[in-house]
This record gives sequence, C-alpha cells and structure tokens, in this order.
Amino acid sequence: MTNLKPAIDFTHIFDAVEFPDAYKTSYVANAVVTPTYEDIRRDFNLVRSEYHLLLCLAHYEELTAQDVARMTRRPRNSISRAVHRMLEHHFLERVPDPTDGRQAKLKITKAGLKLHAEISAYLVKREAEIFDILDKSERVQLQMLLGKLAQHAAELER
Amino acid sequence: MTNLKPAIDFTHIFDAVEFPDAYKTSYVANAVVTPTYEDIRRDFNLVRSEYHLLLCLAHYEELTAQDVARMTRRPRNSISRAVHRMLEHHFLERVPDPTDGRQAKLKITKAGLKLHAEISAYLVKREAEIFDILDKSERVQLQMLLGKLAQHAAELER
DNA sequence: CTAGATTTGTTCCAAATGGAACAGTATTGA
DNA sequence: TCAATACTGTTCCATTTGGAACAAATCTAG
Repeated sequence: MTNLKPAIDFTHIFDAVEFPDAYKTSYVANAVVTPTYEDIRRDFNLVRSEYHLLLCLAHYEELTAQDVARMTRRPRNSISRAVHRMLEHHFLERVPDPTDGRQAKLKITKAGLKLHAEISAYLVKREAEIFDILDKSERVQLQMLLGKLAQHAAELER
Repeated sequence: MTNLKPAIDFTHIFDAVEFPDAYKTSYVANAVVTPTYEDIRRDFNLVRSEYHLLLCLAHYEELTAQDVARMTRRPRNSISRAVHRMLEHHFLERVPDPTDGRQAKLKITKAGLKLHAEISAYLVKREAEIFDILDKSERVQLQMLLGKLAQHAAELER
C-alpha cells in the first residue's frame, strides 16, 4: 500500500461546475498571470495597476488615464495612483492636453520600455509553460477562437 | 462628419502584446468573471474568497480549508476568514476530523446550496453572453482545448 | 449665452488582501 | 523513543483596493 490518504481530485470541478468554459478560462488565466503578479511585485516593485499601466503604454503611442482605466476595466483612482508612482520612478511622462484641460496624455519612457521588456519575458515564459501543451494546429485553432472571444467581449457593455 | 474625437482601438493590444494567448485568455476571463464578483458582493454580500469557498463546497462532498486554498490557489488566511463568515451565516458546517486534530471537514448546507444556485445563474448567463458568439463546432473545439489547458495547468508546480 | 449635465483626475475612507509568525497536532527518522 | 520537521488553521499587521464624493474643465440644450 503506497498512499493511505487518497488525494482529492481537484480537477473534478472543471466539468462539474455550471459554467465550465468560463471556469476553465479563468483557471488557465490565473495559472498564467496571477503567480507572475507576485514576481512582478517582488522583483520589480510594481503593483498590479502599475503593471497594467505600463503594459498599456508600451503598446500605444499615448493614452489618458481614463483610456487605461477603460482598457483594463479598473477603477480610475487605481490608475491615478499608479500614474503618480510611475511618474516618480520616471517610467512614464505626462503632458497636459492643450485642447482639453481635464486630461493629460501619458507616454512611456525609455526606462519604462526597458522595464516592460524585462517583465514581459516572465510572462512569455509562463505562457509557454501552459500553452505549449497544445500541438501546432491546436494552438492555431485556439488563437482563432480566443481572438473571436476577446473581440466580442471587448464590444460588450461593461 | 460624425465623430471628431476618433476613439482609440482598445483591441489593438490583443495581438500586439508579447503573450497574446495568455493576454486574451485573461481578458476573456475577466470579462466573464470580474463583473460578477461585484454583483455577488452587492446582491449576496459575499467577497471573492467566500464565493470561491461556496463554489468548491458545492461540488465536493467535503473539503478541508487547506483543500480549498490549494484548489483556488488562494492564501490560507483568506480561506480561514471566509470559513468563519460562512459558518456564521450557516452556509456551511464544520466537523473536526477525528483522525487528524489539525484539520476539520467542511460541508455545504442546504442554504449554502441554494445560494450557490442563485449565484451560478448569474455566471451561466454571463458565460453565455461571451461564449455564444462561437458556433456549435467552435464551441466543442474550444471545450476540448480548454480541457487540455486547464488539466495541464493544474499539474504544474505552483 | 448660460445653467445644468458630463467628463477627467483626485482625495478620502472603509474594506479586502496576503505575508509572516504562531500554536497545536501529526509525521518522520535516527 | 523522541527530537526535528512538516502541516493546519489562525491572528496580526501593513498594504492594496475600489466606491463615493469632489473640484475643475468641458459639453449640451434651450
């Protein structure tokens, strides 16, 4: 007898749950992304909203804080705080919009881009660990399906 | 001229990002799950860990707090807090394990199951809103791919 | 033209969160 | 046998989080 205490099958819930597609999607997302947030906090001293801000600015010429809030679906005050901290650390710069006194355009700096590249390496590696289980044609198929889903989700009312 | 302020294409990042599969997976997961957490807090007065606990117990005969922590990949103290609040509200019951004085077995109550059913209705609806964009064969294909991914993710070291 | 409504970014505050240390129990191995 | 180690659940505490209210700027309708 090798194992007196039979381990519980933690994956039973994957298909028992009432919303199995959403559940598994969330589970996979958490397996890839969530542990990385801890790495990012420990190694780069950025909290989640700060990293989201960095990620967005790395892929758009310029954005307002409100743009980032909408893209990431996070509250404006979290983004506001993140902007201030990232400004302090010179990972981005802010230019008031001359045509609209309420808002300011945010741009990433060289230092910010460098930081982003380092953090991305973590996530690229983590993505590979999970998604490499699929073969080439499965991966292509998944990309197509995720593309449709993400696009559709983006169009939904919040 | 209909729109002087051209909207930014918030979906550009979907394929520009360095880890597009992980990014879109996370985005879709958040689109389904995250807004629901707010509903659950407002309408049912449960925080995230409490809901996770309820969800797990709804699908297993009995679990220890540690089991739930591992299944959901959440810290033990969050689960501990959740257990106490859910006990107060009689959504679960706790029986000390006679064979191991450290742990206690948790079971969901009738009231807990009822609550779970109500909350699930939200998530089933939300899942449909997103995933119904796929046709039948796409949906079947996605289920297969997500099954592989989730299973693989569950086997990975944390 | 202008009063009301809307938008952006901010501050305040209460609540949620998670790491660390801890006590009690169980297991291991010399 | 029993000391060292590991595990479960808990408390403590510092940090993160997000709703609400707000000021300032802009837009809208009459």
